[in-house]
Formats: sequence, structure tokens, C-alpha cells
Amino acid sequence: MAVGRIKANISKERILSEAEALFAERGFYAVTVREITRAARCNLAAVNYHFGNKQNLYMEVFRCLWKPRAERVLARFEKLLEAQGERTLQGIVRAIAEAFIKGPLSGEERLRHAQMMIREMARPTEAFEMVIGDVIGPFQQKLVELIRPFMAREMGRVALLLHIQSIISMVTHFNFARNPVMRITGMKYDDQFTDELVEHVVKFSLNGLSGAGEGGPS
Amino acid sequence: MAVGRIKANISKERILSEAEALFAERGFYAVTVREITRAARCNLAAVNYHFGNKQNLYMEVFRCLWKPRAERVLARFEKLLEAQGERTLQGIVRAIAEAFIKGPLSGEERLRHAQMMIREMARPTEAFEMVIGDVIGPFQQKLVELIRPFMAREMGRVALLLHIQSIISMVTHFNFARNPVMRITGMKYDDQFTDELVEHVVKFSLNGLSGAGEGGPS
DNA sequence: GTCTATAGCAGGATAGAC
DNA sequence: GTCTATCCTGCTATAGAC
Repeated sequence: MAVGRIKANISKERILSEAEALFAERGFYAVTVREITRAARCNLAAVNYHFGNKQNLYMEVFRCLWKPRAERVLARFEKLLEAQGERTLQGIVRAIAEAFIKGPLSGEERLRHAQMMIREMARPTEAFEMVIGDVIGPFQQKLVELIRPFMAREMGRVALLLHIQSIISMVTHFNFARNPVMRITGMKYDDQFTDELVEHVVKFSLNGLSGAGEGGPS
Repeated sequence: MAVGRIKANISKERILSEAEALFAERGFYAVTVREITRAARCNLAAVNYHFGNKQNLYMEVFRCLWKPRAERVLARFEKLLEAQGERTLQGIVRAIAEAFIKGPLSGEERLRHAQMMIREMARPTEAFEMVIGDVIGPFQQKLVELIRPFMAREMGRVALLLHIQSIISMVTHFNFARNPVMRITGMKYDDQFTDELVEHVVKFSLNGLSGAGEGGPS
């Protein structure tokens, strides 16, 4: 455990973290190794020393940072669900919305996480297989089983998945498309607004537009 | 109207079209001018001759292809709305879902269109201002006024916008995130599945999960 | 308007000293 | 494990012939 070794690990982790921030913000090709190492305050050659090449660094970001973080979010979801007594549809939806929109991540981290995922969906790389196969796919299957008892008996697996994905799409939209959301609504992403978003997603998911029209003419 | 001029215009338009396809698929930095001109079957220098530089070509893609296409989608929305007799909430939502998910665009075009938009939301460039200010912002404002009569009287503008964006987020998800949607549901984007998607979005938007549980135990 | 040829530069990657 | 120096490739952009 010489000083050199400790410094190496710290340096390696700084590279991973800075690389993720930059990849999330601008994408793989727009980011240069020079930028990453400058941000990580280490030498240009460090990326190749620690990760072999730029591509592999990208993959390691998913393996070492993205996946564990996704697991933290899912663990939070489980915890929120356990904390509720009786299992209800509202409780399930609320746990999803809270875990993703508020969840265990900082605002910065959450945005970064969503952006990395969206990039993989837009243009799959090797990381896609891991993201879908290990994390998102199994999670959605689990959600299907959770909501199935509350839905029409004859509803098939695909229809159930469309319901799940509709909820997820809202959560993702409000996490990811912050620029247009802020621009159009005029709101800032502070605690009050994220609370409002959670409430909105829960209500909309349960009742759609009809749940919001109780006081209206319709 | 010499042959040269006709050929020039065709060449310019081929560049625009191929550039959009490549930018949509892989993003600005991942695409090279060499690739674009190769795809457009013209010379490397043609991009600089017609558009000055690569950045400007990107902007022209939005001005000359993206915006007119967005206007075609919105025109289709208007037409679908007009074709309905009495104005209903379901009619409005159905018009949104059909215009975007089925709409006037080919499958390829729709995906490309959504991807360009998402890229601007993730990382705004100069095109963002046009996309939000001229197209998406005004459209969402119009939708707010359309649904307002059907909603609770005290509902504010921001809350109305959140409802609109929830619908749009689903539509965008099912257009844009085709890779994970296909991977997880196992479905292909054929006519039958897009019909199913429209029906799903309409039902979910109107009633959320509760609308789907009519035959269930809850 | 289209082409070839090339300037000029930035990028990823590596060799080798420390 | 970290650094400097450097190779080499591939990029955008332009000059100038046709």
C-alpha cells in the first residue's frame, strides 16, 4: 500500500468520474482524451495506462459507475416499497417516481445517469446489452409482476410493459429533458418543483387526465 | 435553368438529407464531412461550397428539413382535430398520438425526426432556440388552451403543461426509444404494433392505470 | 458547380525516461 | 504509476484547375 498505489487508484477514479460527466454531457465523440485527463488533473497517457483506450474507458464508466448507481436507485425503490404496509397501485407508482425523480442521487448525478442511458438507447454500443439485459429489462419484468394483480386479468405481458414504460417515460422525460422543461414551464429544478413532479407523475399514472378534472366541467 | 444548376440543387438536397440521417443516428461529432459527401455521392468540397462549414450544414438541416417536417406533423394534428365533430378530451389526445406515432411521416423519417429533437434537448446548440421557440413551445401552449376547458378550473398553467408533457413524453418514448422497446417487449414496429401504441397512449393518458384495470380485482 | 490536391491541425495512442 | 515527447492518422477547410 505504497503512496504510489493509492495515488494511482485515486487518479483512476478521477478519470472515470470526469469521463462520465463529459460523456454524459456531450457524447463519446465530442469528448477528447485530452479534455478528460485535463479535468482529472492527470497526464494524457493515464487513460491508456489505466484503461487501454478511450472505448474501454467508456465501457468501464458503465461497469464501474453507471451500473452500481442504477442498483442504488433500484434498492431505494425496494426500500420505499417495503416501507409501505399494504401493497397498492399508488404505492408502487409512488415508489417508482420517488426513487427516480428524488431518489438517492444528487441532482447532478441523476441527470448524468439519465443522459448516459438515453445515449445508449439512441445509439447502442456494447454497453447497451448490459444496460438492458442486466438492469432495465429485469427491473421492468419485476414491475410487470408487481402491477399485474391490479390490472385486468386478461391483460398480456406486452400490454403490461407498455403501462410500465409509460410511467418510466415520464420519469425519464422530467429527469432528462430539463432544458426544454425549464424553458417551457419557466420552473427551476428545486425541491419544491421535484416534489410537484413526483405528485404529478403519481396522479397522472393512476388516473391520467381524468383524475385531474374532478373540479372541471367535464 | 441549365443542367448544372439543377444538378447543383439536387446535390445540395442530397447532402442535407444524408447529413440529417447521419447526424440523427450518430450525432454531430461522430459524423464526418467525408462520410456525408460519400453518402450523398458528391465531392468532399461540396459541403463547404454549399454550406460554408459543417456547423452551418447542421443548422440548415434543422431549418430546411426538420422545421417543415414538424409543421407537417402539427398540420396533421390540426386536421385530425378538425375532422372530429364535438371537441372531447379523448379526441384531442387521440389526435396527438396519431399525428406523432402514425402521422404523415414514414417510419424512418419519424425516427430521424425524434432523434434530432432529442439530441437538441440533451445538448442544446443554436438550433435549440428555434426548435423550442418556434415549434415546440407554441405547440404546447396551444395544447394547454385546448385541454384547459376539460380540466379543474383552478389548475395553473404549469400543471397543465405537466399534463401535456406527460403525453408528449410517452409519444416521444415510443418513437425514439425503439431499441429498448423492441428488445424488452419483443415486438416489431409494424402497423399493428403502432396501432396498439396509439390505443395505449390514448387510454393511458385519459385514465392512467385505473382505466386498464376495469376487469381486475382492484 | 464540381473536382483534386493539400494545407494545417487535432485527435488517439505509444515509447521510454523517471 | 506518472510524465514528456512524438508518431501517425484522419479531420475540416481551402486553393485552384476544369
